Amino acid sequence: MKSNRPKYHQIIDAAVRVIAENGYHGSQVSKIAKAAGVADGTIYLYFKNKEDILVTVFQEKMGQFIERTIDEINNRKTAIDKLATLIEMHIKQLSSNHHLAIVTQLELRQSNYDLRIQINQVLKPYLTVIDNIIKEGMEEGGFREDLKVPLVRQMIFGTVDEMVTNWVMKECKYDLIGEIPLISELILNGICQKE
Amino acid sequence: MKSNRPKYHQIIDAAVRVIAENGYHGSQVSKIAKAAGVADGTIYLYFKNKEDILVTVFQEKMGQFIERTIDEINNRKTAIDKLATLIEMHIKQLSSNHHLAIVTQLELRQSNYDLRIQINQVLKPYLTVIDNIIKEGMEEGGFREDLKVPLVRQMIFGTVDEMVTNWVMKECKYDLIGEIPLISELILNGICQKE
Amino acid sequence: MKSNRPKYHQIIDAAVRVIAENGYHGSQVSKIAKAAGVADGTIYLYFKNKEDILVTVFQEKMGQFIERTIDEINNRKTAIDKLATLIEMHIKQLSSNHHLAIVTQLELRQSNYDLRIQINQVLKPYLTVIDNIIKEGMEEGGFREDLKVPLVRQMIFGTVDEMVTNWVMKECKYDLIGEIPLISELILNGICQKE
Amino acid sequence: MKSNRPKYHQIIDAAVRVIAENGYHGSQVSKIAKAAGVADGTIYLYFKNKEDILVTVFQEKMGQFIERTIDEINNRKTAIDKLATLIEMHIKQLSSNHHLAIVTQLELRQSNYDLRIQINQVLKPYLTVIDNIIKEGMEEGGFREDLKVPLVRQMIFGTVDEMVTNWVMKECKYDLIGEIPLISELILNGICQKE
DNA sequence: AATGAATGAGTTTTCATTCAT
DNA sequence: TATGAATGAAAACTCATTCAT
Repeated sequence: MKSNRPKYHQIIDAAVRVIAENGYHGSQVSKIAKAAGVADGTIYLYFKNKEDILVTVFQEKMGQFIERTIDEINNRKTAIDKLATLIEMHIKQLSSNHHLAIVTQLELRQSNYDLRIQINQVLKPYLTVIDNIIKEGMEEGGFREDLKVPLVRQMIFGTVDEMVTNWVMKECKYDLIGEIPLISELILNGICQKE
Repeated sequence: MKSNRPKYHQIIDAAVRVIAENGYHGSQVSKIAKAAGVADGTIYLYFKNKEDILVTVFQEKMGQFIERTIDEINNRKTAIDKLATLIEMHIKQLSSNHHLAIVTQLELRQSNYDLRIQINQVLKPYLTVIDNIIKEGMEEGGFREDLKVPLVRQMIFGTVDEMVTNWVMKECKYDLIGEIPLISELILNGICQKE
Repeated sequence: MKSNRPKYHQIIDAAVRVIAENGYHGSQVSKIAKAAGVADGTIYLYFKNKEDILVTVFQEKMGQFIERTIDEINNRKTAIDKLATLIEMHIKQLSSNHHLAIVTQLELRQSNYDLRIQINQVLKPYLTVIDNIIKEGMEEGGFREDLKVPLVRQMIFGTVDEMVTNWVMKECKYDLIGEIPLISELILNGICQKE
Repeated sequence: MKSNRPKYHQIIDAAVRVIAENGYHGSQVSKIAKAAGVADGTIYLYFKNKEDILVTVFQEKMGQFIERTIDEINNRKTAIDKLATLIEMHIKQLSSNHHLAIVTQLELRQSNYDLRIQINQVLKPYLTVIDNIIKEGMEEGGFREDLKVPLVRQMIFGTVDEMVTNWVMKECKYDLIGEIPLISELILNGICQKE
């Protein structure tokens, strides 16, 4: 299996670094190969083509991202706690890895339509996690009962995503982690039962 | 002034059409020229380069977009009404022009970093409009007093933008306009004073 | 129409020269472009791709070849005269243009299957000319009446083609034109009525 | 001696199969290795390089081809019989092995100039056999006395070769063996004494 | 102002060959 | 002997931009 061999991860990590530093269009395959310390042709032993590198980068990194988020969420009892945890994890994980944040928020979105479709596939499980929290919250009674799940999910994801993107475009110059409580509160306010 | 000559708008409108139909990477200058009924070289009498066409497309179209939004907002009294109107206008204007929606939500985002920066410049006045509504709402007392303006603005814009993008990626197959009241309510819930 | 513009023929003639001198695989598009005195990209204004250059070279040159042959044949009365003229024209035309002979006898045959099919299409009218002479000869009574046309045509073409190829592979060092009478006689002997 | 080891013939036979099925340019070394059931690197223990495989294929197969032809010819008395036998053997041997026919008539000719030169070396003994039959025939009196040996040999080889090539290009769809008597007669007519 | 033919820089990908195991 | 992962050179083609008319 290819993903067990060390060069596989060498290449993926090099790709994240190179794309973050040079932008999507400035990241020639030869540049990634050099950064990974392999020959140009070696790339093609592990990846079908250049686009495949990008999809795989997203799959691998997003996979870990989602896994860690789920692990953390499972330790929480209420939907409110879970949602707050998801928001916190989302922001913390991207805050702690500037390169990855640049790639996911800016560079990967410059890809063509087909690649975007594939990226959305990878994202789907994450969106499902959000959906489930919303449903749970409505059942528990912590959230309002009249929520339309897809709309709320789009609000949650759209808000957090926009905030991370803004932060990246401002060159990560301010502290995003400190704003997590405010962001959580803002989102939760819109969907929690008013007592 | 260039924008008075007829070919200027011919080219811009052709660009929107061509990009919506062929995607960002399938929109060669020669294709836009052909669609506009002018020679390739003529493009360069009106625009500095290809990027300039794209920025201008966004400026012109977004300019109208913002203008119409402001006009409509000025007829409203309270910040709550104004914000609801902004959300409504945002969705209605993009809902009624699929080509433009495809270009703004999908294709233009595939551009390089520099173009994205310029696009953000164009968006700034719109974001300022949102900021002002928020401030007004806090002063009036309609909104909570402890809001952090940039955060709230990012929530509002992020939510609406995400919803339009989702709609476009689902090929505009469902009715987004019908969801405006729910979206407004969701957003306003998070920021209004609880009585 | 592309074939009226001067660069079209510049490129075709350069291609013949370059291929004859460097061989099929040594003839990069950039080399042909340089020899033609045009930019690499210009090639693609006139030809769909590299293979298209080769097919066109063959079409243009073979077209003239066949035309001249037919013109000359039309001045002869009997099938025997016509066939002798065809053999003479075939050898004379290739003998007088070493570059073209190298390309048709050696280099063009190194092409892939698809190109070979196309080349055969171009050759078809020539083979038909031969077929018609054979039929005429049988009707006139100059040739034996029991000839199988395709077989005889393959003998004629195979013999002449092999002789030109041998001559090219020996680097055109001996006089092929001087052997025309012997070649003609050899071929005619096999197919003429014995008195 | 390399040719005693089993993998040597495995590789050669695999090469014929792979080239016949995939064409000259579709026959990568790795594909031949796989078909032969050996590792890529193993190929280079038996052959200097890719070209060497091809030359060897031709040498081995043509060697057998010529050997069998000579064996058969030795059983004939007159030059006329010998020539008829050679023509018959040539066509029968290629007719009975489509893969080999495809390789010798089509694919191997797509090779570069150097390989073609080497292939001609391999063919030389065969051409000498033809030459000797012609000389014998002239001495015996069966053939005309004024024949120019190289010319006649080129006619014989050119004719038969062209016929086999035509048959292969028509995908071996008609019966070539049935035409052997006609072909022989056609050729012999041109060179035999007229009584 | 308008044209459109010409330019040429720039990049992904393939595949014969090597060599450490 | 045999392996097969790794190498890296090499080339067709696109398309934004120019400039002579």
